[in-house]
Amino acid sequence: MKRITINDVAKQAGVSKGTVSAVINRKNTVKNETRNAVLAVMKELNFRPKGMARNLKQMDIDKSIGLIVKDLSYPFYTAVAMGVKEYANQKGYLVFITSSENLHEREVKFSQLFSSKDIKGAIIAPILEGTAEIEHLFKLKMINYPFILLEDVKGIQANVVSIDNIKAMKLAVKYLIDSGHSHIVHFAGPESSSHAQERIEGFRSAFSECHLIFKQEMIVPIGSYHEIAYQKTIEYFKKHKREEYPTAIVCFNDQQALAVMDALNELKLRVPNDISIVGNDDIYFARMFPVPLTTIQAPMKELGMRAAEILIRNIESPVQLPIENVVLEANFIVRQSTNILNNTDV
Amino acid sequence: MKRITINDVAKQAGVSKGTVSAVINRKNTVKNETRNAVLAVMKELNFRPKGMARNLKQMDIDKSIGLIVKDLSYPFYTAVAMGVKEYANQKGYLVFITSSENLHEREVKFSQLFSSKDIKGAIIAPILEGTAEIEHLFKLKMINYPFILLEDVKGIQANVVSIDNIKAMKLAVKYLIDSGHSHIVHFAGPESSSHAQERIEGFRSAFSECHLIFKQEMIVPIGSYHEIAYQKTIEYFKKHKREEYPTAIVCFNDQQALAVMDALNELKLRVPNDISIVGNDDIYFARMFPVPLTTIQAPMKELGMRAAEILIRNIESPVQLPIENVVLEANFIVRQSTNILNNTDV
DNA sequence: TTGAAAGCGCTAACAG
DNA sequence: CTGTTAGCGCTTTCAA
Repeated sequence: MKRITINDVAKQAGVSKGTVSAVINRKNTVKNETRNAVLAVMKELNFRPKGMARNLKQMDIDKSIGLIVKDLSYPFYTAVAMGVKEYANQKGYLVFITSSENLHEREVKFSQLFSSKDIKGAIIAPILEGTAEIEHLFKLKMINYPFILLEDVKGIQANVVSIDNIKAMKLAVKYLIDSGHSHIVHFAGPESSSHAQERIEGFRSAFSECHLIFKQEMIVPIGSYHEIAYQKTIEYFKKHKREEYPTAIVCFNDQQALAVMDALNELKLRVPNDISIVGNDDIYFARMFPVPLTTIQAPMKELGMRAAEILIRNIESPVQLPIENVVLEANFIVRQSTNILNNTDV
Repeated sequence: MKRITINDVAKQAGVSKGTVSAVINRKNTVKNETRNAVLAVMKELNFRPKGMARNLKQMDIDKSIGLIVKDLSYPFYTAVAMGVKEYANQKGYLVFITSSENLHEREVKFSQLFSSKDIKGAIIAPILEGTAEIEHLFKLKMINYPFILLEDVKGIQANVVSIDNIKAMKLAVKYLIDSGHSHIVHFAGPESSSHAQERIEGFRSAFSECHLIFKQEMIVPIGSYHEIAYQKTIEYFKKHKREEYPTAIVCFNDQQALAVMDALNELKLRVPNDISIVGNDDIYFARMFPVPLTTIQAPMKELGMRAAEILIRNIESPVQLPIENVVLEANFIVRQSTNILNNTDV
């Protein structure tokens, strides 16, 4: 079944397509009678003029950018999106937000759609599953499509704005050690996430700089989805004897931390009295958790703003700009989910 | 400064535009040498092929819909977006999410962009400021662009999927009255929001069905932004004498409720002992507020799904479909922010 | 392996 | 007021 075009309407209405066009564009050069006749045919045929064809003529009218996050329901990305929007809007750009749902295939589709719809550039939180498939990024590069990554992707030279997760984790672990904790574990995020990898690395490297020694079993992968993280936390504690319990858990992110705290509550373990919890990101609601969460504050909004800033600069530049790689630093926020075990070092 | 086109590249590279096109589309019919030469020129000229022109030829390849919410940082809309996405993805549609930031002008721009970028249809949470400007909606109708509204807009016949806010408010007020509250006020939302209007109407009409009488001063407009709502709550209580304090406040939404609770805390008024609080929406974090919030649960996800369902049905229908108007109902969720003052009626 | 030419569906002059 | 015509910037045959 072929698409209805302006020609079909013109023919059916017994006018030329120029006239139909005039009606569509609300020119006041059309006799009322004619207009109504055309309108009637348009409706009858359910004619939907093709936007691409309408805009082929006029030079770029719109200023817009796109954002691809991994999971819109996670407040971290909402905050990043706010930053992107704030900067972009101020520069007169509209932003389209999309979510890949952690599906690489969807990221690919969106990146294609962005360019095919003449959205001027993209900010992408890339999925890195297995051997990073980055062909779509190369395609973008080939057509000089401006884009910024929110995580470093190996194998491609591109603009990256990210957060120094390694350093941030070190900060957290150091704080716990200084507070007298000696049995600390890390509940890690999904393996496919480079954030997760960096946090593991940061956790591990914190040990190389102190008297405690790192063991592989300190890394417990439980993901970040509430249900799963909750279950795995329960399992973890059921599997261990009381005396093996850690005194502190550093979580992959705040969302996971909430699931962990829910599980601990179920297990009748008190936070922070029995176990201290540290989150990651400092989402808006972290301070309102049942026990306000000690966490690592990621500059989410700034992340978005910087990405938008670089992107727009690239979009507006007639020549290729050098690649930029900015790394933002996180802060450590102490609230009530962590306990100080001794006062000797603090 | 004019746009670089494929012709510029062809000329500069000394080939025909057909060849350049083959390079762009990664055909393997191009000699390596030629390809590299073209690629070099593309990069040198910073050539960005126009997506609209590329797609003019091929019939609609993509299936996509757009969503315009008012404020993406408000979890209500995030939840709606999740519903839209879930349904749309399952049907093979990608969704573009945008936020008007409560600016009518931005809603207009997005609606235009959607159609001009051949995004197949839109779900719109309309801004209704002053005399509803709905010309943009008429434009959409004229070109038979499928769209669904998330609030009823007077003056236009369109598909609407909404929540029965009036009924929901009645539920809440009735519950409070039955719990022995007799001095109840409503902290209202922004006047421009039809949600706000409906909630006021629901609040008022609850009184017509009981022994208490409604007074205009029971409606206190404080908006929904945290800072402002917080301030206005403080002001409200400073302006009144202790014995004039309400025993219960029904809030415009959960976000506002949180601000109100923060303010009450600052004022050393305890929830629910001194004052009961009822929210609206039941956002994900409502159960994790310092005092878990009693609230009216809006079927946010379902709202999104139903809207997406109707939209896609309209998109895919070759003929005009009759207009639909679906109204979803809310549930009342009792948590710990409300107090029962007597037990006579409950 | 490349170039030439014919559109894609619409808009925008310009005649009439 | 309406029809005709020439593109918009690309892709896609089809010859060469």
